[in-house]
Amino acid sequence: MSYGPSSVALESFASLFTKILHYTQHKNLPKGQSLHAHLIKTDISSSCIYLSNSIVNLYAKCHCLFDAHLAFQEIQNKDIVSWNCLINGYSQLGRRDSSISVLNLFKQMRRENYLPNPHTFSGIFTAVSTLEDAFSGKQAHCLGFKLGCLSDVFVGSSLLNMYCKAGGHLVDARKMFDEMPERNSVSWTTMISGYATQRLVKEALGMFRVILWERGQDVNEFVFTSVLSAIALPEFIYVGKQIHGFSLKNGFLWTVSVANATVTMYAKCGSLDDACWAFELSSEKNSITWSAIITGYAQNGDCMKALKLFSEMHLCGMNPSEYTLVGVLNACSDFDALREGKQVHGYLIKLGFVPQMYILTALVDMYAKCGNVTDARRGFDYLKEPDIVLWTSMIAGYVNNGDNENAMGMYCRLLMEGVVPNELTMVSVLKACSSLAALEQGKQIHAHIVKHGFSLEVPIGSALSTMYAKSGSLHEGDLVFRRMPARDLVSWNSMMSGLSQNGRGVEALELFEEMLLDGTRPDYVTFVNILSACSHMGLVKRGWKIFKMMSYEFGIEPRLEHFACMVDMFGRAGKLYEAKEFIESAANHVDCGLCLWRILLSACRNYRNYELGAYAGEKLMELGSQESSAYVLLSSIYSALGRLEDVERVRRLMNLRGVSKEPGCSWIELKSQFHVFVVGDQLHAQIVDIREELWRLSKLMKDEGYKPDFDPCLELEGVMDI
DNA sequence: TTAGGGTTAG
Repeated sequence: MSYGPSSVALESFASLFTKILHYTQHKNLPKGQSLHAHLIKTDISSSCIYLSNSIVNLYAKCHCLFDAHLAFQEIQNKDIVSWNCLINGYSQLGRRDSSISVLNLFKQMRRENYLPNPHTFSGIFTAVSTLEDAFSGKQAHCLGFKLGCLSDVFVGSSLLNMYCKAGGHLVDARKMFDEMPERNSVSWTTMISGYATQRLVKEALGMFRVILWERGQDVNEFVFTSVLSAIALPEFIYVGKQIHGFSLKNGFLWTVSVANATVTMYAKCGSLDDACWAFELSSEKNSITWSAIITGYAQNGDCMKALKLFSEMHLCGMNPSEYTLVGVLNACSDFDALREGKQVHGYLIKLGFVPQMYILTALVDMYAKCGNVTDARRGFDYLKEPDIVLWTSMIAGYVNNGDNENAMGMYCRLLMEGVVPNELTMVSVLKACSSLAALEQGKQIHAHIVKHGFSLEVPIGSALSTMYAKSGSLHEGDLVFRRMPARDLVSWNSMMSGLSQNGRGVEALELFEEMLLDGTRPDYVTFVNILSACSHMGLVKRGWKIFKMMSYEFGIEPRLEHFACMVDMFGRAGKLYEAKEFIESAANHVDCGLCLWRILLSACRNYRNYELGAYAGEKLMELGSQESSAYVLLSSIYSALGRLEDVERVRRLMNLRGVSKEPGCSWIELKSQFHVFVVGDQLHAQIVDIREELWRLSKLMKDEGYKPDFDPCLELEGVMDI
């Protein structure tokens, strides 16, 4: 073998190699560059393929793929190592674009008839894992098999990782793992984290136990971090504590990655005290440690604490990573903290973070959840090819801000652009359909759910049965509900609410009993539903019993909604004085007079109890009601009682307080067009035809014996409309 | 005496 110009001594080569290796290992780019310059000047490297490859490797390890590529192209007599240095340089970046480059380089290499070896395949499988491209993965797998490269433990582990990441291939992956001729700690960790991503906790724990008791030599910090992420669920907190103790005893907790995984595990288990404790005790905090605790508080609903920790982090002189900022943005979203959210947005720009997909998703989410849909949309429009998570955030943003039409429009656009919706997309559009009572569109979404193979598990099943129930299709709603493999509290609640709202109170109550037998613990929403069912069915005794049971048996303090249901229940049953007493006793619990007296006032109108109605109305006046209907009703009641001075007084009060009556309005959607009507409407293009039809229908009703209710109070209310 | 795999934060 030639070592180049004879003037260069053999030991000089040795020293050059040592230097390059050292700079590569320590990612010392400036020193590496000057060495490269020296090599070019003396023309040493062109004669030695080892040196040229090492230069490519140096740039690749320093993440300078552009320079690595240039150095690669300069090599006249490339060998497989030259290709591998470049391919692995790209694959180690772990990005989509770089992984695509890996596959292109691989194709080019094959065209130029270079034979891949195990080093090549580990890079290829890693790139395919990043791309989650099962097709290319299988092709490469076949080639690797043909060339006999799969028995290598590096190739085996990267192939295992590829099948784990592709998802849904865990059984194949496990088979592959069991059949591997050689396994080491990396193969074990890959399998454990494969189970972790699929939330197969028991399987992950099983592997952890084996490695712990049978293969102690393979236990390292990677094993701990992956098993900790696998068990990060509230029901496994005791296992988490054992592993925490074990890692402490064996000295792994002092590794920053294990400490971080421990903080995250406790936070995801919902045990913030333990997370905080692990955070405080961690000897070496990096931005991941801070992100873990900040995100933990944000996800557990203590957004104030999350924001406070962020400023503490700042005071400690620790620079946030983009992940920290995403965690803080999430805290702002749930805390409705638009001002702080905007500050973080500014921070992201200031620190020069490239607006990647997940950062934009967090921003869109924050703006939408803080009610600023316009800015959320600007964030969405920033990227040319938003991923499904970003689409879903935007759609959910519209739904949560009540703009269901735009949500549906976005969903149609998504389908037209060929994007495949995910579970959460379907849940959001189903919510939009529920709010619009758009049964036809809801059925189409149901068809998409079947087409895309989503199961009826929570949350899709729940959203679907709610959509049917709220659109009045209780039979279909019930069918979906019964076919769900498991129901959570929300699914029970929504089905109950559907039944209750559609006049099927008895069935709602039966469902409540069934839910208790099923072992599901009711929440305050459950009680709103069943109290409302009692109210509509006139079941006063039952309602009272349930209202008391709520706090005695379930420890749920009554809220405004529950008090309102009770007053409505008494009111509908004509028990007006009981309602009055109830309101007066409830006044000790919550400040809800405005709402409760208003309900009683309507009930008094319905039962023509004008004296009590006047009493309730005066209470509303005292409380400074801003609802026009309260003033209108009270003045009508005074009219009916002949107390004209009071009529005048109430009207004056209404003017004085600037309360104005909004005209009644209704709308209907026909053939994708909305027809809106307001009181005394003359503007609709077909108003003449509409009036004729109304007249025909009124006549038909009268002919069939319908007698309109001439309540003086109702009549006067009509007079006030003009 | 050049090249490869796995973990934690979203």
